[in-house]
Amino acid sequence: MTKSATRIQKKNHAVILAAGLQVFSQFGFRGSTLDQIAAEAGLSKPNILYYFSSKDAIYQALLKQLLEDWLEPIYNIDPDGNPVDEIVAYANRKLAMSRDFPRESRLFANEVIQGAPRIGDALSGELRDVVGKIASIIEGWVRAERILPVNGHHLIFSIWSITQHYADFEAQVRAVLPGTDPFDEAQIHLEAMLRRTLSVPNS
Amino acid sequence: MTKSATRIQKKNHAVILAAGLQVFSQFGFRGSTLDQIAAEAGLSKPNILYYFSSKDAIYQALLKQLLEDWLEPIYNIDPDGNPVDEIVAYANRKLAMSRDFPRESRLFANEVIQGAPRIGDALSGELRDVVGKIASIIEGWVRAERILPVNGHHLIFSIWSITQHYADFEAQVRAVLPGTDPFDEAQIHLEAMLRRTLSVPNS
DNA sequence: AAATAATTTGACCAACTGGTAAAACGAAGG
DNA sequence: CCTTCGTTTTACCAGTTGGTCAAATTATTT
Repeated sequence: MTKSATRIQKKNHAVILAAGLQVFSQFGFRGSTLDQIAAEAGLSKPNILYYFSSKDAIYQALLKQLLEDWLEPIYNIDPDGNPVDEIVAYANRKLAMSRDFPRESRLFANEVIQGAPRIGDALSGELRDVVGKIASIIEGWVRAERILPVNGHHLIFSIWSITQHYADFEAQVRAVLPGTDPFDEAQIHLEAMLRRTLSVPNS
Repeated sequence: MTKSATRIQKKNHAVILAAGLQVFSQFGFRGSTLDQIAAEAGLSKPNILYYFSSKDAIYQALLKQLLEDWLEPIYNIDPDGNPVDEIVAYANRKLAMSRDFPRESRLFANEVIQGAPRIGDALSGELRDVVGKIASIIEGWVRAERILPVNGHHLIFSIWSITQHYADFEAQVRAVLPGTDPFDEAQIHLEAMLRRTLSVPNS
């Protein structure tokens, strides 16, 4: 019997989440204020609390929506495809997400760095399961000698860390490489690194 | 004519910095409070402000001290050594720092993720110079065909991101790999990845 | 247009924030 | 013992924080 949301509700709901993403990704949960989010959203603070019951509720809604989008590219890994190409393609999708959704990446990074106090359950639940499954596929490829020996979990960590680095540490990357868009070079570098790490030499 | 610091001054100075590291690395600058730092240090808040003029001063002192330690291992790269071994050894030193000083890593990560508002100058100054120098060495090795073609800057980014990942995203790593110490496996994985990426096949 | 429901606002609050001032305390030398 | 200097505490402040509430405003229905 839930009433369908009004047009205004839908709009403001989205506006608030967008503002929350902008602010939370920059300052983390404790460093962000409702006033900042309200200003960013162009609404008054009490009006924001009319749509979300608390600051925490906004943050939780963002994290929940985020985790799904975040894990999605991993489902596109095809166990029956060419192993190296599948892994390279996954890395490229992940790198593109860092390019196109850096704030989402930073929101997640802020949360995890601070010990994942509000998302720890999801990490040791859904995330752990998904990673375990992909790691199994990778190590199946290793046993079949279709790629060189590699630790599945740590390979995934490597791909995540490298790709997310360009979003999370954007300030550092830009300071070191001023004036250039790093993503094209990063893609070339990462693909070369993965192919050399994984490809079985045609003996 | 600066009076040499008292024994008590030295001790409390260090105690406050240690407490600041603990708190700032967990909550970032804006998310941390002087009361938290005071509690962690076992001192009263005004007493803390007797040794540091402000919350900001504690943070700045930490960052300054940190950046030196952080860049130090990179100076040990020997341009005349074996290229692959030099890079692997550097990566191992960096990984050991993530294992032994995870809070320092997270403090730095928090600062950079939030746009490096208080350390941006150092990034585009000293950091950029050092990275440029090492990248030149790496690409010199490439030109001499002592390692396979690789982008120096992005190789360094890769090493940084992978090694720091185990400190910064410790909560995620532990959630995915519960009960195990990830660093031994990480070291093996990273070394294999680097050797395959860089070693010239003995044709 | 009147009635009703949804939305927005202004005024407000208690708790907390970084920081201050002055008094009290402590140790060391005279 | 007394003074002096370094240290610590108590009391306090103005500004900010997340959040509440009732009134005012706007949309929607009848």
